[in-house]
Amino acid sequence: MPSSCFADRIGSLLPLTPSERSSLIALEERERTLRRGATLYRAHDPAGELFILSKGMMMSYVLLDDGSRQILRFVFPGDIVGTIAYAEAPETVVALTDCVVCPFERSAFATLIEEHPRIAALILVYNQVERVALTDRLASLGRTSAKARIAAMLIELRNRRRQSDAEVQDSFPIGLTQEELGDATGLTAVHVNRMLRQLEDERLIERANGRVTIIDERGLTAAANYVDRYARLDLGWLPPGR
Amino acid sequence: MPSSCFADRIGSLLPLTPSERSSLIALEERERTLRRGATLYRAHDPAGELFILSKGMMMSYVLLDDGSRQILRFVFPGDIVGTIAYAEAPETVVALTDCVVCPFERSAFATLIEEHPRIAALILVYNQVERVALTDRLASLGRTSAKARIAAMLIELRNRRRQSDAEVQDSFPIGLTQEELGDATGLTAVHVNRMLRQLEDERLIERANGRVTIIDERGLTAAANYVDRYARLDLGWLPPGR
DNA sequence: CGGCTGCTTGAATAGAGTCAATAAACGTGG
DNA sequence: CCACGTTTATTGACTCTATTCAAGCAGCCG
Repeated sequence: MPSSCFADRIGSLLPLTPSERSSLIALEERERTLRRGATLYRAHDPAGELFILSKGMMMSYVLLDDGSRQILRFVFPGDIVGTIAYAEAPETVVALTDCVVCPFERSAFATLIEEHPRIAALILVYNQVERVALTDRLASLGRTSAKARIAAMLIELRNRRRQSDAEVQDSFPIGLTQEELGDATGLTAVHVNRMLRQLEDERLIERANGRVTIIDERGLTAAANYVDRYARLDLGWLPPGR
Repeated sequence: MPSSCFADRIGSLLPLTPSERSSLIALEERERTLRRGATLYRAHDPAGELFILSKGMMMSYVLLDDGSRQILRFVFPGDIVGTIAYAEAPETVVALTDCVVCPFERSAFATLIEEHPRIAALILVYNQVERVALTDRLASLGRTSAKARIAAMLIELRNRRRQSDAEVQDSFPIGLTQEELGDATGLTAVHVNRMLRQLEDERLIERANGRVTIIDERGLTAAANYVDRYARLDLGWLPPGR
């Protein structure tokens, strides 16, 4: 029975028409596996295919002239990555775990938009959700303390993980080095370590062999200035499905 | 002769069909004027209309619990603002100068997507361009010095202004207080002042009665780690126009 | 077992923030 | 057009958060 991560994601919001569903399943016909650490594409590579992540976890980042890295986004199953606007990729995407991605052509994307305007609108909705997540991180980097940034990142990672795996509760494998956490939050690895220790000393989290357990969710949320943006979507305005 | 800021923006990339053009012009039928400082909508307001900015300059921001502000985006003519994904606005939008905006209903947006898939695709392209601009700012806040952030912001403001007004060359009215520059770059107003002075002392810029003049573009760009993202779009994959 | 890579902690440093005081520019009403 | 009050810009002195540098430790994999 063929399935589609992306359809599952969208379908959880809205019943899809059979035609919509089959078009989405068709996008994920092909599969490619990636080893942990493998690069999906690099900044300045010519733009080619788009990808839906179907299994695993990836990240995108940019490198600055001085060699420092800013992690832009963590990618979870059902997310789309790829370059639609530019001739060259603006960022690098690598697998953080072994992954399965489904590549498809931009022309297939064009066809999807033509034939299924409601899906086009849903993609716009998801773009806004992701844009808001980015602006939350911008506010985090621009205006909050190191401790708050780490707390926010932990909550975000837990929430995103839970979306694709309902098993995840308060304990989850962090899956990132402290250096990666630093490159995502604009801190040094050393300072990330100190902040994790501080959150642990304050009994907001516990850590053991690569897993983090949130033991005081309310306290961690308060420390993080966190707002959950995945709640309260409004899809009433969408065009009808075809 | 009716016109459309948004059509002008898109039309500069691609010849539009008469039908596309008239649909876009219809979106901008109504106009609303805003005084400098006026609020278009506030965070947590129920989502209502969308807006195309037709004249002036606006900004969007969020306020954190401690009262600090992060400016997320500066809005220029032809840009769209509004909430399509959420039941409540995630940010506040205010006019930085006297403005004219064209409000339209989300249902009109839905109709546009249905009838003009190529415009839907172009909006997705613009979303990615804006997303990349946001990630560049994320990298700026996360991984560059105060001086680099201010330099990058000056170049960005000049470039965006030039898009809507080809007259703008190296000299432009900054149109923001130093506090606003700070809230956009994650710095304090005091430190913004020092960085502007430093850029001036290094003969990269000049300042006089509210205007900034870039006198060493190459030097400023180097100081900023700046990448121009509005170059090299690739629109070959779009569906045909209707 | 040995060699990585990642984690942990301390001490010294630097970059940005805070506080405070003054000056300049702007707007508004008379 | 001027006077006055308010906002914005400027600068210095001091503080503090996060970085840098350095060293030791732990865990993992061949």
